[in-house]
Amino acid sequence: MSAKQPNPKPATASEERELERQLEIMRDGAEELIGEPELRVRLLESVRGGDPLRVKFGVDPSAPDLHLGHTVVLGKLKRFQDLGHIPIFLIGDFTARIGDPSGRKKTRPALEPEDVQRNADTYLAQVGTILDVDRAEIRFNSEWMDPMTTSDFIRLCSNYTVARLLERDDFAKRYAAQEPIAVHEFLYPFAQSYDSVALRADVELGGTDQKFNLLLAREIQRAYGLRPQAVVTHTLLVGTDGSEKMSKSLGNAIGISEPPEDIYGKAMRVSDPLMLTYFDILSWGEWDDLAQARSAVAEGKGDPMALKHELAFRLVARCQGDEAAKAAREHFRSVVQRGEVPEELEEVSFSVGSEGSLGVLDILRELGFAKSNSEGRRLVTQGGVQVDAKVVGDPAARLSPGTYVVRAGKRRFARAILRK
RNA sequence: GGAGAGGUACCGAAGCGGUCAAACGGGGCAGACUGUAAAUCUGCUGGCUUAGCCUUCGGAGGUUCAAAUCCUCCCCUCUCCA
Repeated sequence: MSAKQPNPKPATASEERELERQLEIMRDGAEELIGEPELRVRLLESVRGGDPLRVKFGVDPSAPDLHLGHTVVLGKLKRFQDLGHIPIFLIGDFTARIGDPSGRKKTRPALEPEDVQRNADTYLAQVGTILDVDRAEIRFNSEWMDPMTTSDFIRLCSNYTVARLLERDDFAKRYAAQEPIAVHEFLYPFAQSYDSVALRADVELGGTDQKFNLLLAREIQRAYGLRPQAVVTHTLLVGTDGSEKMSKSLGNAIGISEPPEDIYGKAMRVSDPLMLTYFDILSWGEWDDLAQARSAVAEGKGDPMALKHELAFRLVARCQGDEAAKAAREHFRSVVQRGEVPEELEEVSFSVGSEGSLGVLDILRELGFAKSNSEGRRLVTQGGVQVDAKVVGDPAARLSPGTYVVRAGKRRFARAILRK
């Protein structure tokens, strides 16, 4: 395949309309669309009955639980799929073993192959809730990276310079801050770029933190005589803390497989400004009916809580269906807003043993409400523990056989059944 | 290969022979206030059978009545020179 383009016939008016329609959707919610001229040429071919676009989205299977942050780009991939293009869901099993430094302040640990495989399986199961996996191309990059020889790889790396690598934002920052950068981290972008060569990607989607890698892929594709892919970057979703990017390891993520009440509750707990951001990034062009409510809240009018409820509801519904969303909403209203005890509680049975009673600290620990007795003691002393709606102030308190509703903090509940 | 700086609790960072379970900030947890929002305020934040005891300051040894603090070796990181 040559990088040279045949001189295409100009687009007719209807082709032009279709082109614009598709480009509009591709740009929607995106931070940047790079390589639009090439994309137009390629898209026109597709509109005229040629092959659909090959749209790549690569994930690192190091964190197996998908959260809303992942769904931003995944949602875009779905929209490409809806336009009739081919979504390529690339699982970076090879690259995961390298460890992507993107957006990281620290070197990322490499994973064991078994972990990678297990994570990939979990991943795919979750992706299915958003994307029609049966009509998508699912690939693993070990397919072409494993057979690659060292000299192949060195040749690949010869297409770029150290100075330009160091310009990359996260490397530059770490270098300036005198923090370590391991050599293998430099290799990651090359491996990722080669994926685009192997897959003959026409478009690659990613977060803004991926911009460097995505752009490098264009250069590498050219070096291998291919047309450079277009690049569509998306703003990273900020985590529930409102400052760091959403990430499971930072504990600020809303996972799409979490219990519906948790997704709903976490969504309700974000700040109002953050809610608006979530709304914009996660609407995928589907929530136009709420546009008015959204702008009212943005102007300080309107009802922020009502909008937040709506957002929470739709997020749960998107991941887990309407029934789950309804239940989650009811749960939130009753437990959180009215302070009622949840209808369904986790039940844990205990045996009181020879003493005929059990200490609260032991119960808290067993329920997972406290990691240690000291932590439990703190919780109790600070008035954070209730048994049957009564505050337990004494860490030495003991419960005799019976059934109790144990509450820790505002929203952790369990039913403890003490037996002789 | 040479010279210098450094590795402290979840993170950042002070401490540099006893008064150190280790200042301060962030994060986390709990409480108050709320819309379980945010913001704010208060308290807690190694473990245990908790007025006491046990284990922590890169690792292993050593000096000392006493070490995060001093010595030796090792491991790791950064900078400059080659």
